[in-house]
Amino acid sequence: MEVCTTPRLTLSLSKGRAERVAIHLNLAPSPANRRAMNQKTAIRHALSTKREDDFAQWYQEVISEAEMAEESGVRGCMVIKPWGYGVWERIQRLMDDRIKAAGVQNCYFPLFIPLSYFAKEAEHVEGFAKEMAVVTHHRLVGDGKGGLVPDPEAKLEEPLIVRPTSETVIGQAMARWVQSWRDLPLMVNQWANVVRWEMRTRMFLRTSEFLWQEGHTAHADRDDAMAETLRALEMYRDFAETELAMPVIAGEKPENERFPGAVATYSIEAMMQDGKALQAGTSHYLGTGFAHAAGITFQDREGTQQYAHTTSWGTSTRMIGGLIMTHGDDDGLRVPPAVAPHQIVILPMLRDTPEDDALLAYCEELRKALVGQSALGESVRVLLDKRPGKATQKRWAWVKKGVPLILEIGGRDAAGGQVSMLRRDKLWTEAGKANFVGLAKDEFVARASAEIEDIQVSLHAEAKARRDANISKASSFDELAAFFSDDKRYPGWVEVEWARPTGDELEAVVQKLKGLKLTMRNTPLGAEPATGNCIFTGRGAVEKIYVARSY
RNA sequence: CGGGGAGUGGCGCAGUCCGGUAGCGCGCUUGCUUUGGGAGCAAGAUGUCGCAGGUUCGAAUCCUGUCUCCCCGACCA
Repeated sequence: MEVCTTPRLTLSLSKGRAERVAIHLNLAPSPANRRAMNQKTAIRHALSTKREDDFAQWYQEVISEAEMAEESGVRGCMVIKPWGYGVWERIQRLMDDRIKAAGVQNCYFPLFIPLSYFAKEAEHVEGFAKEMAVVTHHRLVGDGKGGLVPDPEAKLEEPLIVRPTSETVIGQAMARWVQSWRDLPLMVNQWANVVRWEMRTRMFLRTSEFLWQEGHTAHADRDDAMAETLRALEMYRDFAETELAMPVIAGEKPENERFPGAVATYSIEAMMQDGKALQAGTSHYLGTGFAHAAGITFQDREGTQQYAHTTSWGTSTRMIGGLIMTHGDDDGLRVPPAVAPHQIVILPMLRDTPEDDALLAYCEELRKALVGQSALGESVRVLLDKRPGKATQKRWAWVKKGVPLILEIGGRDAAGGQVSMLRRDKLWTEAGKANFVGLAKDEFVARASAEIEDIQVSLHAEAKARRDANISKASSFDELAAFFSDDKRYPGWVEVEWARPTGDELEAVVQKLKGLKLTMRNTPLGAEPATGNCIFTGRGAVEKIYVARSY
């Protein structure tokens, strides 16, 4: 058995100067280090950083260790690795089904948008101008020093911007496609990449380039457009809760947080395990502003020319960041079964002997039986991991990736018709050992579906209980300030009532909150009416609003 | 954009002050042993030291220039 060692410690004393003493701690998360670091807790966690010690570092470690994504060498851009992309593909498929079920059709618009298109909606321009990637040339030429530079001869007449969002270019198309009230509503969606040159990036949460879906619709009147805006919001809310097992609050963003050019912006807000809020999806009612800019007009039943009312709504790879910070634990990621590329991984305990054949045959039989089962409305997704290597090594890799169920099958299991099951959400026994449960094979096959569905429900319940426990109320600004000045590890959110001030008065509120590093998240839909006074202005409050630190 | 840090095998780093055979840990390969639960021992392989100039007999190390990335902050549908 392994004898625990102390973390490697290199003491480097400079040769010439006594005052210069440097201590280098090698903190590479080697197994030996992990064992040593985790010794005092009895449980030997799979990650070297715990959530409570350094949440930001923990987040980065999960992404790396779960092989979700890695740095690409290009500022703020990431390579999404197969496991991370597999989660995205699940999200895409499930979301796409919902989008189509609502009567929205998929299409695709170009990556490049002429600058002149963009310039037409003033507020929109102002909102995005500072974070735009611009294409100005179409050819490179040698610089005479072995390098390449844009060819001055090949300068574009009109610069192209790389889309940060597609309202403008889709608006141009809508103007062509909409002539009559009979053409409305027009509802399209695209799955695409977009680029926003953000100053500060974080994997999945805010990358320069990200993947998303953007829905764009045009309607004959405000009521119809608003209904679509709220339908999309509800679609996102239900998706987050059901598929991502991530509890969210759906509501309207305050005026200062609106999408550039929107009349009203709605969001779903999720609470991360460090208490911060994450905006996980947005839906905008755009009024007729974009219709005016692009000329989206139609003749109504009376023959009068009208401007269409448009909406847009989107969710992105940011949801994966939310998934990690909602369900991850000190052993890595836990992927909700609905979006897990594999729901069950079978690990044969191969020994590189002739008996392996019988073991693999047993595992293959088990795999087929499981694929024949149905969970969460689909065929169960099972991987038989036949790669050479020890099952124990592969087990921890899958634990960190967060596959919901792991089955380790040895020769004795095969001979006795048994399986050893490890649930990712119940990883440890009280004694700090891997919590394997032995079952007859047939019994496991029969209850596999129930286990998968139970994990989905359990993850949601756990996240919801944590969120609800971390929402507080404050009836004055001082109370609010006191709540966040208390140096709590999990500050959570605070629900307050306000009078919905606008203009300079709102700006004053925003600045006041900024001093506490706080933001207003949204005013929840369907909430009980306000009963007290606005904590900012002292006037009678009109609604509730959540205040939180945010990503 | 402000502040800090870093570019050296696949990954994490030392070496730079004071120029002189490119090193360590993990991982990887091979062999032996071990193995119903995150193995041990041994032997190996893997480097244009970010890039471009310069100084020098000799540059990872000194000088000049340059590029890039990361972290914190400001900013952020």
